[in-house]
Amino acid sequence: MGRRKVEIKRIEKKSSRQVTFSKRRKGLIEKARQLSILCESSIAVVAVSGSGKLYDSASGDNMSKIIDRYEIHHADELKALDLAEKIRNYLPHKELLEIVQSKLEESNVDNVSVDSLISMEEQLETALSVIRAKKTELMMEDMKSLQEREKLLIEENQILASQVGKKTFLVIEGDRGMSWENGSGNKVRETLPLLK
Amino acid sequence: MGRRKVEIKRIEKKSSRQVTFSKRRKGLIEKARQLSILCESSIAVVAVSGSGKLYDSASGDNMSKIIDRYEIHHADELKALDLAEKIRNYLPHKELLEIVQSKLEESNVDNVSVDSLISMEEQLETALSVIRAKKTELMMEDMKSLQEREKLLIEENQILASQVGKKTFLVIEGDRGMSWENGSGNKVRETLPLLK
DNA sequence: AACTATTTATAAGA
DNA sequence: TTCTTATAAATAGTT
Repeated sequence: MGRRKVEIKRIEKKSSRQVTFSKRRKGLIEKARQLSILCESSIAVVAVSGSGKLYDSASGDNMSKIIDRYEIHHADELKALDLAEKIRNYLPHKELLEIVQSKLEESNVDNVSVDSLISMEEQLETALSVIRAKKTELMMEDMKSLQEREKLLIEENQILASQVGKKTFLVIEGDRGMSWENGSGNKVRETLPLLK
Repeated sequence: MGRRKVEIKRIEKKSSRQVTFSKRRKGLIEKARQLSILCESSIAVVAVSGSGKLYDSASGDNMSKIIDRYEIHHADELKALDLAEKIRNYLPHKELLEIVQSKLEESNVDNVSVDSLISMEEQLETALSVIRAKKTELMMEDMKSLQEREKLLIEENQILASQVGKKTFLVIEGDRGMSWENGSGNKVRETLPLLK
């Protein structure tokens, strides 16, 4: 019902697709409204655009009641996804950020503007930076501790070796392996498990 | 669009009402199907007739997913299933962070002017991730190497000490400092520079 | 966001 | 119900 007949297949041009979605969605919802009035029935329409925006209409009854009716009718088919899965798949960024913020600080926010979203983003960035910095700090501390202990051990080892009066060398191969070579020319290698 | 124009009000004659319900319901569902294909969108239609019969159609996705999407979008309006509240109360931080991460990774924005910025951001994120992963990997390698060398040094130290026939103890204080205590009771502490 | 030539949906009748 | 067909309504392409 237009200047030309259209094939029912995906409209390739994005702008045309958006215009058609808007026009036909409006038409669909109007048809649903008329049907509910003409035939005293309840009609629910839920449309999700390609870009994820949600449009809905409920005529003759409220959406919840119509959906309840559907779910009761299909009770046996309801293999519900778990909560986290639902959130991962469907929850918009905006709502997720609201939740994250309320988790981070126990104060609730009711009106979300772009500014508050920006500040939320900054908070998340900061939190992440803090966590990463902390992780690095702890690893650096561990390394420093290990290096100190190594240096002391080497020093003590040298003292002891001189006391024993026997030549003993620590041979470090690259950064990883190492071997001990004693005066008699015997060489011993070990692979040791990672501590802790 | 028939022989006569009809007013949009309840059709009094029951048989006509039933016929119209059947015809228009079919038309509505066909329109939904076309819309979903033309505009690659998901459309759910649920119709409950005056006599309580249920008819439904889902185009572009399962009914359950479309309804879930509706429910999550209207989570704050729902009394029975206040999803946002459940998330706030019950979802662990760890799981929430995983979801945030998976949200950051997804990118299906169709706004062209922002596209280049988004891809730039993604590239930077990726580069950063690679660098951080590499940093952590290198630190872990260094630590492993240090731990191996420490273990060997301790072993050698014990051997040398027994050869010297003198009691020597390595005293580790917490995770950081350490001191050597020799037979004469002298104690030595050092702060060493960070290697590399 | 309007316009309008056409296509499509459907009301009434069979 | 289903088919037919005159007519109303929706909408594709255009501005």
